[in-house]
Amino acid sequence: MMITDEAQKSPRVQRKRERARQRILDAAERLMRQRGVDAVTIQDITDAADVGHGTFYTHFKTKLDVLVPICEATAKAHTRRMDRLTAEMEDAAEVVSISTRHLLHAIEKDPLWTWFLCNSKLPMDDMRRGIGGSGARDILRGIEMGRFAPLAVPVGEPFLLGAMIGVIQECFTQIHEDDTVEETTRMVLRTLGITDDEAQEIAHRPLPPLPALELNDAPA
Amino acid sequence: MMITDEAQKSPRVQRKRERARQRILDAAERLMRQRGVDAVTIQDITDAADVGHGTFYTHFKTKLDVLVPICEATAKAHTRRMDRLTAEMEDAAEVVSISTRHLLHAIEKDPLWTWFLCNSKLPMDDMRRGIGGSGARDILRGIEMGRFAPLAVPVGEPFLLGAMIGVIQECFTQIHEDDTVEETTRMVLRTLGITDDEAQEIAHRPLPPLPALELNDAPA
DNA sequence: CACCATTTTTGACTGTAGTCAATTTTGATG
DNA sequence: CATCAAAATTGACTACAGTCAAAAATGGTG
Repeated sequence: MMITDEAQKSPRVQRKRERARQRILDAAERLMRQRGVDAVTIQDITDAADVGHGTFYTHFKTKLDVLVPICEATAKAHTRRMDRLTAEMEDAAEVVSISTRHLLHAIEKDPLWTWFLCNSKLPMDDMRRGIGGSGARDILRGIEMGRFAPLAVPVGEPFLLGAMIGVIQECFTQIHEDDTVEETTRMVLRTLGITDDEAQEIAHRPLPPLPALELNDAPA
Repeated sequence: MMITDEAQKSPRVQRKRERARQRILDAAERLMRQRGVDAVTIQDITDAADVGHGTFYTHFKTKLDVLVPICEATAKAHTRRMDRLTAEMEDAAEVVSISTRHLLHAIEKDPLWTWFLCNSKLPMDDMRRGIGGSGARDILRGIEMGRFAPLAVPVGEPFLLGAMIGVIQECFTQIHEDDTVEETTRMVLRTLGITDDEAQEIAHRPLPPLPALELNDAPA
């Protein structure tokens, strides 16, 4: 079977199907966090989710594909907390700095998230979903305000996304300097057209703590 | 068998082994360029190279691994030509700009090279080998000369490498704006601490043509 | 040359991803 | 409730990556 267009299908079938999908997602996340992604087979997942082997493929194309919604939920929850923290801030450079630093710290603390961003051979669009979406918005606002240098979005977005992933891949999978996150942030700000002196200063300001989780931060 | 330490082993055995390795490399490159990487199996390669299936694994760890030396040779040949072009140039920013632009154009024209940089789940070190090594040198020189802002190498290298790969992955695998290469170069220069106005100007100067291939540019 | 220790090659074997035709479930209709 | 067409589920099947014990090749030594 194909992965069906989840649009208007029928009332109950759809909900039952949705429950099975969720069981697969839960089983996959649990097993992958327990044993590591590579040690988990599709069979393991479908056994744990109590569905047939083939059913997996009616919901997801590949084993990696199942990580997209998992990491997307993680990213969304993180983004909501970040948005609460930066909502009142005026300076786009400060918003980008704080977002970048918290994002990198959060990714570093979550091995599954790190694994996804390092190993995924998925299309860029899935990567984007897996790293959270408010970065682009904050950057665009900064450009409109004249705080950042102009930037061709179709190039700038993959440039910065790729840069972050490069650092995560190289630095977060081995021992690394303590200031990796701040140095990365400094380079992001420079990429946006901030002078090095200012980028350096902004990236090293005290980092306000991430707001506590709220109920609706939970995965969708 | 393990992949043996290619160091001093014995005289003739080693040369014979080397010839087999080369046959595998040649067959792999030919088949992959013909049919695309995914459509080529290890069996195809070993059949074409006239060695046993298991022999492949005494030389290379995986199918992707075989692309490292292939792309490394391509990258090295390109780098030698670039070095000839930029040898006499004074301004580090101009060298980086011209190198970046020619490198991206060369990658875009070579589907196998592009594929490798987009799809490889290989360690960063192999990626570095596959994209050529003079970029880091030119950047360091520019920092020493005070032309570029300072940069933490363990962060800066994966940042810029990842950024390039991000652009290649997103832009070079679909239709894209004509100025993708120049916009990328502009962002690279900004990342190095050049102001946007200057980066913009440098990235859009007329691009001197790549020198012709010379004999010793050929793959090692 | 005959023998042997070491290195290299080899293809049968194993485990897993992904496919697909057959089966089951669903809910709409008479 | 019985029937049916459409949708969803399923696990047997195929093809490939990667392993490894056995076989072959090598070259040193008496």
